[in-house]
Amino acid sequence: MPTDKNELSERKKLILKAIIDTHINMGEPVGSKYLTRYEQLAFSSATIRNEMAELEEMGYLEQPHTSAGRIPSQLGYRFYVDQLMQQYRMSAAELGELDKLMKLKAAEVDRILDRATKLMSVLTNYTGVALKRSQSQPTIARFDVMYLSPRSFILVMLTSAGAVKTRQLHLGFDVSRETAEKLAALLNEYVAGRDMDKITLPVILEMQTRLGESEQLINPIIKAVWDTVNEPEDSELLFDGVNNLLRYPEFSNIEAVRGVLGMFDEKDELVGVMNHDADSDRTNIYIGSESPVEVMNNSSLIFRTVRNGDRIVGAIGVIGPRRMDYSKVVALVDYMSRNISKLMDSNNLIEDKEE
Amino acid sequence: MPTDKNELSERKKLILKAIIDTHINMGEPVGSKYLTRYEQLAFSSATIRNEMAELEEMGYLEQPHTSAGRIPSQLGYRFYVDQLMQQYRMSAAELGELDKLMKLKAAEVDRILDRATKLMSVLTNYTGVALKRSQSQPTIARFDVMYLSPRSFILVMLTSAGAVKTRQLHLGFDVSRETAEKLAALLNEYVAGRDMDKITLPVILEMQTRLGESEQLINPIIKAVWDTVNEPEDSELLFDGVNNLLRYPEFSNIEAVRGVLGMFDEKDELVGVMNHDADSDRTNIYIGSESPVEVMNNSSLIFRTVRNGDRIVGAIGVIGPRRMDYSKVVALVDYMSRNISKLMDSNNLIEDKEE
DNA sequence: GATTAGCACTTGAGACCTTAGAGTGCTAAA
DNA sequence: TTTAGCACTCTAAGGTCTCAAGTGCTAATC
Repeated sequence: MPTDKNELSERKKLILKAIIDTHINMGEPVGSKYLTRYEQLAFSSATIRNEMAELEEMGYLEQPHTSAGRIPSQLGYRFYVDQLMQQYRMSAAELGELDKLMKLKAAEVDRILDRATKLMSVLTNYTGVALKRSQSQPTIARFDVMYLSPRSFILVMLTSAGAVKTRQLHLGFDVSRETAEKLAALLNEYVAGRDMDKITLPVILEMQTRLGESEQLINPIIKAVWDTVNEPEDSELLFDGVNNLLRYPEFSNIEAVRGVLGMFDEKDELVGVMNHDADSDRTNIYIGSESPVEVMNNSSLIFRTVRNGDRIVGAIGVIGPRRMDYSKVVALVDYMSRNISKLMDSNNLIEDKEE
Repeated sequence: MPTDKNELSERKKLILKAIIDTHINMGEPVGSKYLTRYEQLAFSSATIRNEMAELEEMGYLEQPHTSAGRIPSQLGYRFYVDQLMQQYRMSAAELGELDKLMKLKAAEVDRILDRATKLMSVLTNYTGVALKRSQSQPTIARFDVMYLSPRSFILVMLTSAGAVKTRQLHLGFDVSRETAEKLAALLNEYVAGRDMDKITLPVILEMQTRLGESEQLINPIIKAVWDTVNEPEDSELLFDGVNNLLRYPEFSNIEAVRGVLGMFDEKDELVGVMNHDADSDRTNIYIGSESPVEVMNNSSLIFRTVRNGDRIVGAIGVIGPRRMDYSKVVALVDYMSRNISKLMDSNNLIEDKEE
């Protein structure tokens, strides 16, 4: 618990940053003597020791035991992330890989996120994670009916979000091809582009009247449309590189492993967090127990929304140990989420490309 | 390495079965003295000891070290599974849960498999796993065109497998609504129900002729259909209850955990195995290193195909430690895969039910 | 001939101790 | 204010001992 805000002297900041940088690299507690090797810290180990003691008192550092060095506390990491860490410069190799991904022609969110997740885990050596968010509550922009037989047809719906949804319908009575076409026309006239709660009984009755003979058709159809629009929003969570995590010493005891792996069984919680924070258009960083997903108290989560125009189609991020390379991960997540969003935007505009 | 086939005396079988049953329950090496408590083994520990020594020589048992009891070898488990284990009788509670699942109206493979995977992990306390297999190489049974604007429309395709696929097309030239309709009619006449390799140049030329003015439309369309039919078969793998596994003592050291968890990073391999064996309509049991997925050498995999009519739509199964309760798991996997298949069959026949 | 009691032997797990090394906090000098 | 120096603390790693479990073998017994 820090006594005052921002009371850190420049020297303290320097030392704190050096400790965290070192710990992120080495994974072990950092001692005063080790720090003297940094050019910027041209003090004796004793001086550094005093500063460290104060930093610990302020809550930025912790000591696993008396005779060990210091490790950053959660607060320490938070301060580091907010004020200390430097901008990461991506390597040519990384940029290359990322750009390769961006050249994928497929505009499909699904496939891009799949690949992006894998790439994330490869580039960071942590676990890549992505959320595919299926649009909630879209309206139907356009209807079509695919006539199969007098008693069965497929209702094709283009949602306002640009996805195509279909429902297969089997009837207990015959319907002619003409009626089916008329039905599609009616749906486009009365239902397309409107919120479902605008489709009131009078509207339905009018459609029935205009459809004539097969008026009994309307009810099941409206029901099917309703179901489609109100389909529970089932976000899907993707992982890649889980085994990467297990290579870090902090996951060398079973309890810790059980912890992180808990996320597989708490997918819903994680989805909840990612969905909840998706609306804020910035990079979300959860360090240790900052995450509402209790099971992840030993790890950190960084992610950012992916958009298609205004619409949020998902999120992409990384799960790693608390001492993860925040600077690098933030840079990669930012770059990737931004560019995937851009990619999808530009795909929307393609007018002349299907060679 | 067993010297002779099936040379096991009844008494040896009894002992072997008792050892394996006990080991499956307890997870620890089984000693000769412990076995004397079984009614059926009314011999002295010395006698049993002799038999055990022979069973070990034959390759059915192993001894972790001189002063420990015996554990089943892979061969031992195999023999047990093939000849020794008894039919598992499901409990009322289990049947209840299973039947609840079967009452789901949704005919959607996806959702059923999701739920089934979770249920599997709950009922067995191992990890439930399922494969959703997207149909490979279907032909297109029916086409439809959803006209959006002169330069864009959606091609809707009903595959022979019953799935609806769509492609959004953006053109560099204008097309009239009538042309779009004519296109759909032509596709239904020339392409529907045919293998793509029957769509030769003459056929394409004839379609172009009949389409008249907008003949340039045909090529991109055929390309889109081709892409759809040849879409890489991307099977999806579902997991649930990963943390269940970590509760078993055999996964109390990191190496073992890394092993099982490798399956997350070798999804493709696992998918390969499940896809490969899916064609055989029986319950597949891989014990330890019998599995071609190298990373799973410390665990066992049991799964079985799920069908919709003749078509294989996926598989469902369980991953557990080598000493898993084979009898129970096999019974559950069988029951579940059979009933899901049946459920989907019956859903296919519904003619009059969409409330 | 098959079974069993008895016993010497082997081995891992756990408790306990010791040691080495790292890093600290504090004091006194610079 | 900084630093050298030193006593102190704690862990990790290695070593030793003991206990209990389980074995294999031999000789006696059914």
